[in-house]
Amino acid sequence: MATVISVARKAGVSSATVSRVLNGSATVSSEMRERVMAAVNELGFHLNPMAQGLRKGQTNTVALLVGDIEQTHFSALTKQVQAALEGIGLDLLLYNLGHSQSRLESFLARAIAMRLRGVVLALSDSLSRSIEPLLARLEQHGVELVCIGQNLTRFNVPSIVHEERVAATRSVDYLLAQGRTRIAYVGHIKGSTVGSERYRGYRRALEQAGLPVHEELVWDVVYRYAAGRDAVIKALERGIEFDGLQAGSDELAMGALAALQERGLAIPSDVAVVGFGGIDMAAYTRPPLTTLSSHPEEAAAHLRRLFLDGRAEGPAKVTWVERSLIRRVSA
Amino acid sequence: MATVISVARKAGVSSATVSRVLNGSATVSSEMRERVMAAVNELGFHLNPMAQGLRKGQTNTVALLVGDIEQTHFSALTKQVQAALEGIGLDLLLYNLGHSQSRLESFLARAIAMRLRGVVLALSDSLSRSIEPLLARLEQHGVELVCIGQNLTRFNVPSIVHEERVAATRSVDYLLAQGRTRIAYVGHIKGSTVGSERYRGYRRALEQAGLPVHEELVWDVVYRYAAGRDAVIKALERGIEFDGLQAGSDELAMGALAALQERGLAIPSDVAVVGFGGIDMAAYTRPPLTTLSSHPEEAAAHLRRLFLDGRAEGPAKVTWVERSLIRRVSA
DNA sequence: CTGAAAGCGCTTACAG
DNA sequence: CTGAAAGCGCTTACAG
Repeated sequence: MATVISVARKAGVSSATVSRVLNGSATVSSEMRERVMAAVNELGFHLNPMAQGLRKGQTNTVALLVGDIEQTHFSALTKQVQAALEGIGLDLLLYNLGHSQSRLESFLARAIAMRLRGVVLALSDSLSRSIEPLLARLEQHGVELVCIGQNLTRFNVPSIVHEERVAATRSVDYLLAQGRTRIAYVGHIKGSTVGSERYRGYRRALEQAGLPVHEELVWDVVYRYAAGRDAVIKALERGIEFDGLQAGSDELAMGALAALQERGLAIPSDVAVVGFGGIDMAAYTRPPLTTLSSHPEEAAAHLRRLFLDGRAEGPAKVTWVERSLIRRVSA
Repeated sequence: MATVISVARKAGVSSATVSRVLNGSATVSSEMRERVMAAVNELGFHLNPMAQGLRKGQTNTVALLVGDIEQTHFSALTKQVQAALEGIGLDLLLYNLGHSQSRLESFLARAIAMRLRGVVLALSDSLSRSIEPLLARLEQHGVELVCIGQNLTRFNVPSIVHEERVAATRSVDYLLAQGRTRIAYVGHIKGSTVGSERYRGYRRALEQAGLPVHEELVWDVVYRYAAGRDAVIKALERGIEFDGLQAGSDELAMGALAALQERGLAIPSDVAVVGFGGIDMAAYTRPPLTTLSSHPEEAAAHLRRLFLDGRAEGPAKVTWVERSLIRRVSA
């Protein structure tokens, strides 16, 4: 295996010079540089990242701790994060947490010894106070922490989140602009930070339009396909009428869609439905679902900037991903 | 930051002894072991994997090169692979290749210097001969190579693949057992190794049942939702009759389903449809799609065994994942 | 069974 | 601008 020493020998220079050339140090004469590069190319040489990391006290590796990579939302995010980090020379270590706080903690405990460049949290679960000291230790040891998808600034972790409320307001505005007047909301409201933000956005749109919020049109349910179906069926059976439906997730929207169609209602002429999340699956319903896109590319771009600029000074900041597109997904 | 030296000092032993205890060497007295473990726990000590790797000449890291993590198939596989490797103490480095052969090559060139424990390829693209020398170099340098999803033994890479043909035969048998006699096949046949295997399985089932293969019932198309729709619409317009449909992918099956329903056919009474892949999305059609499960857990279990047993002697072997469940996906 | 010492492959003050 | 040398934190022959 080639080493800096073997490259140095071939180029007739010292290993220090090889290192300087390969690390782009300015203080190398062009003649040295050329000789070194010739040797590097001839040998197909690559620096050993472990030796480098040991010496520098830091790796070029970032760990991504993800809730469940099988969920579309997370796999899309993972893809963008990997690409963004690769673009600035960072490798990505992937851990699928599966909603286990103990696995999270045991990983964080190891992370310091691993001399990671950073740790990115992309979790849907709410975190207990008990990880605070672990996060603080990582911070102290120079591991850059970032959270995507929830605001963790209370743990002093810079966070990148969507402006859920603004997005929901715009989406309901879009339904209102179509002349819909009785717009229902189905989503997980109590017990979910993200969910209650979305619900507040819905309320705000109605209020701004001078419309009342009808309690019978607000259905607080869990984020599941079946819950969307059930909520709609129950409402129809109770004779509740509505001409628009804002769902807090695409799964809920798809369940609702199925229920409406089963009952012979036409989409979107009888009821217009908008989902939340922008999942591909939405393209496969008949008709294709309208949904709010999430923006993994933008989140990844923010992340890239955080790692480029190095550790932010002062207290952790929240970066909001603002743009929220309403789009008709089609296959 | 704690080191083996600091642990050794606290325990009143040499760093060699600390290392032996932490690596589970047998030749340590229980008294030494206890003293060391006490110090380790007190300090919350973890070995530095970079120093370890540099010294041992090998990391505990495996790279997974994946075609496109956003595809359900790959994200499910990634999840299982990560869990299986974590179970045997290996970390997972993730690279999303996005079907770029040049990115594959540049990664492989780096991989040797990284002293990776192994590289797992999970790609749908067919690979050109030009990577053969790169793969051979990795092999020589002790990087364990494994391919999941296609047979790469021609490049001397141990491979884990599904028995596509057997799966397709069983699936068509299942349709035949329901009394279906005119079973169509829609899939990507020419130009896809996996696809042509599936098609052959379909033919075999018909032949074994003493039924002819009608050419007008075989539709060679690309793997896209729209292609499934179009194939069915065209067949119906030409007056072609069929009571069963085996699709080469779930996307195709879902497109076909949509087309059949648009034309007023009842599923499954008029036409029974079976997909291929077992994607979750299948649960969201009305009615839920019947599909063949793929088995990422089994592939991951095979992978685990390969890394546990160390490099296989002799020429690369193919491991077949045989079991193929036909299941009704439901939400 | 245990320890002293060498060395894995780099980078970076330090000296010139 | 360049080189000699120390040292990052481990593991492992080697000696006892």
